[in-house]
Amino acid sequence: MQRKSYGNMQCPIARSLERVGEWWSILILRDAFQGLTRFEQFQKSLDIAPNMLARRLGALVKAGVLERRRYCERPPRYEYVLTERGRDFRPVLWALLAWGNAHFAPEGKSVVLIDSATGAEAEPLMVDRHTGRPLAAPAFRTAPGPAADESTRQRHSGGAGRIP
Amino acid sequence: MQRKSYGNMQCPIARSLERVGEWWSILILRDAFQGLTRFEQFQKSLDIAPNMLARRLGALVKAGVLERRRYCERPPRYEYVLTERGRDFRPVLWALLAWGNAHFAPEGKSVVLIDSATGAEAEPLMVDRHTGRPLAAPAFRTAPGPAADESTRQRHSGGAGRIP
DNA sequence: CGAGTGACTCTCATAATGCTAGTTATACGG
DNA sequence: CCGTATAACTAGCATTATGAGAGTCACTCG
Repeated sequence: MQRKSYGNMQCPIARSLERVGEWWSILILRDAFQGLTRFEQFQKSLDIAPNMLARRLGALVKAGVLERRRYCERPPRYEYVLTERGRDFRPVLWALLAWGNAHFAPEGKSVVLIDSATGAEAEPLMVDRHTGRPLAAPAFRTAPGPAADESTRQRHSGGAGRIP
Repeated sequence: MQRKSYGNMQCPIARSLERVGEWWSILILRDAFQGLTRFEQFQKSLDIAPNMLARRLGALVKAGVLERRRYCERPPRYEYVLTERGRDFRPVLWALLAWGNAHFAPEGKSVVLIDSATGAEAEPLMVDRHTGRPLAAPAFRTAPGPAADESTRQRHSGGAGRIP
């Protein structure tokens, strides 16, 4: 049977999920952003079986999101650090954090974003880098880009209904 | 064995992933934002087996992200529409889109965000809603919130290293 | 030499994924 | 009235991924 791959889709969301869409991957990245680097640290933090952790770390390394580095020659010890590609993933984590806080924290927020300088709570908001305007529908929407093929163009050719 | 659940974790990212972290779920939401509502539309768009689609739609409905509505009495026909909780998921999709475009589109972008008014391409950026400052490390970081318990507090008590 | 540490691999059970075919409820054309 | 079409699914079964737990390897330290 084999799990179907999104990899050959043109959609950038599908391409992203191909790399981080499996169970555990995103939580591993979350912990990497918290500063964890070693196998044992991830294992303790996530309470994950070591074989699963090894598979996921391997996949994230292959995807270029993490880098495996030897930090000790003898005995051989390795650490996993975010690459630039991995560090660019942060907005996704913050969007997930905001969504979780807004909808799945009935007892109140257990993790928040804060301004390191003032300690004030920050509220993530997506804006257009150029105009600074909040990215809300229907003022902003997706459209085929320069590399879009016919099928991608058709997805965006409307007719599907109102975009909420 | 059973797939381990993130549901009992306090972390809002884990809570979010508990709802949308499975294979296909996020792509279904992506299509819902594109305006698709009917079972058959999702099936064609995603090329997914009908039983898998039924399971995922059911899970998303149970999570309160989609709503199942009868849009035709006779014959009985249903549609799936985003709830407010579902519409709030949009920033996550846009963050994934931006990440995919930046890192996994070697032949160029096939999908972009545009300003509906001007047609200009938009570039998503996360800022603090209050101060308008870009949410970048290390100026912003996560911290335990009011509902944090001891284990959550320990995660954030530093000592794990520098946050990249 | 024996215990300890860190980073894994191996084996095996079970659950999730996925293909294909079939079902239900109804409309429509002849 | 009968056959075909459409939409939205379910059922049965193969294959794969996930996960628990134990074991391995390469050392260091006392």
